[in-house]
Amino acid sequence: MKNKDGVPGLRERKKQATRAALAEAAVRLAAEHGAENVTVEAISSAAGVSARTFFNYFDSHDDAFLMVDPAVGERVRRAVREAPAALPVLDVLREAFAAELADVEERHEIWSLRAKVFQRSPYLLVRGLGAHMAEEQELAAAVAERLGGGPDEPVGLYPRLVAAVATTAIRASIEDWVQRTPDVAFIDVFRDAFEHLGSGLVAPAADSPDA
Amino acid sequence: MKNKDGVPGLRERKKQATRAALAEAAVRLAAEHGAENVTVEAISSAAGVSARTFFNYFDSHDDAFLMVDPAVGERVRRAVREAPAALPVLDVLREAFAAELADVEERHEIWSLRAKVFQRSPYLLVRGLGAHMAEEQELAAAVAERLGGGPDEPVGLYPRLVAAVATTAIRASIEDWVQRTPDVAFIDVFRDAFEHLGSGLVAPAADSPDA
DNA sequence: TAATAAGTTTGCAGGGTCTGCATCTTTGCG
DNA sequence: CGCAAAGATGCAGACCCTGCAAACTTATTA
Repeated sequence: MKNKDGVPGLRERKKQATRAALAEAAVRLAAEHGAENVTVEAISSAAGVSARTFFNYFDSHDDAFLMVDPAVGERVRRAVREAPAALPVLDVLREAFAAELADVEERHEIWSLRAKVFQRSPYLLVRGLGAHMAEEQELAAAVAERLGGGPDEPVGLYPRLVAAVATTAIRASIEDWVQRTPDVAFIDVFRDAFEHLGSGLVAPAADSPDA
Repeated sequence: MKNKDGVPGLRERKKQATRAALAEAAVRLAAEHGAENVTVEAISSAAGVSARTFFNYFDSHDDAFLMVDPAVGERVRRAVREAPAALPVLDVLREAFAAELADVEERHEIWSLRAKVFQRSPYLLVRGLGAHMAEEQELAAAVAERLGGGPDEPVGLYPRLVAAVATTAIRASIEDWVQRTPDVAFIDVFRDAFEHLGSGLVAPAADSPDA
C-alpha cells in the first residue's frame, strides 16, 4: 500500500509501527512471563492501543508471537517457480529459505528473545507453523507447477510432501538451534537438516554431532 | 486401570464409553456442520453428558475430533527401540506406523467421516499435529536412543529431524489421501511417501501419478 | 482551504473456550 | 450396608474473538 508517489504515506507508516509495537511487546512480555500468561490486554496496553485493535492486526493471540511476514512466503514461491529447471527442488527451497534468514542475523536481539519464548512455550512452534498451513498449501502448488503441472491440476503427493517436509525441517532446525543457542549459528543447523533430507535420511556416523 | 482381577470394571468401561461417545458425536456433527461450527455444548449434549464433563476428557475443543490414542505412540516408540539395529530407522518407522493403520481399515466408516471433517476444516490437521508435538519429542528421544545415545543425552538434530519428518509425511499422506479418497487406499499413499523420503526426495518422473 | 471520502481505532455486546472449586452421585470393596 | 475413592455436574470467572456502530485521522478533491 503506497500512495501514487510510491512512497508509504503517514497512514501506512503508522500501521507498520503499530504492528511492530504489538509484535515486539508480545515477544518481550512472553520472554519474561511465558506466552500463555501474557493476555491480549497486556500486549495491547504495552503497545499503547486498545485490545480491540490487537485483533485488527492479528487473527489470534498466538499470532502476535510469530512475526509472520506474508512477503516471505511470496518470495519463496516465486523463487521456486523461477529457478532453473535443472536444479533439484530441495536445493531451490534450501537457498530460497536461507536467503530469508538474513533477518535473523540482523535483528539478533529480538530473535534471541523469541528463542527464549519458544523454549518456554514449545507449543507455539507448532501453532506457528500451523499458521503456515495455508502457506504450505501454496508452496506445494508452486512446487507442483515447477514440476510441470498446470496451475489448475490437483497437487500430487510429491509436491505436497516436499513442501511439508521442507517447512518441517525448518521447524526441527529451530528446535535444535533453540536448544543449543548461542553456541551455534542457525544457518548451519538449517543447512545440516537439508543435507540429511537430500541424502534420504540415512543415519549419521555415531560420533557425528547430529546423532 | 483395571481392578485386581485384571478385568476393566464398570467404572473403567463407563469412562471408555463416555470418551468414545464424545469423540464419535464430535466427528459426526463436524462432518455435517464443520468442526468450527460444532460447540462443546452440542457435542456434550449429543453424548449425553454435561459440557463440563467434556473437559474432563479432552484438553481442548479441537482434541475431540482427533481421536488420539496415546497407546499408539507408545507402541511405535517401543518398536523403534527394539527393532534390529541393522534396519534403517526410516524403515522401522514406516513399518511401525503401518502396523497401526489397521484401525483405519477396520473402522472405515468413522475414518471416512473424519476425512470429510478434515476436508471441511483443514486447520485441524495442524492442530492434530500440534497435539502430537509432545509425542514427537518422545519419538525423537526413542530414535536418539536407538542410535546409541544414552537416555539422558540431549537429542541431536538428526533424531529430531527424522521424528518430525516422519510424522509430517503421515500428515502429507493424509492430505493427499483425503483429496483422492475413496479411489486410493491410504496405506499405498503412505508407503509412497516414505519411499520418497528414503530416496532423498528426488523429483518423480513427470508422468508419475505423484507429480 | 474546506468539504468529502476512505481508512483506523475504539467501546460494547455477546458467544464461545477453558479452569478452579464445591457439591453431589456412582462405583469399588469390605 | 456403609465408607472411601473417583467421576459428573453446576457455577463463577477469566480470557479469546467477532460484529457493529460511533469517533477520529488521513487522503483526496473541489
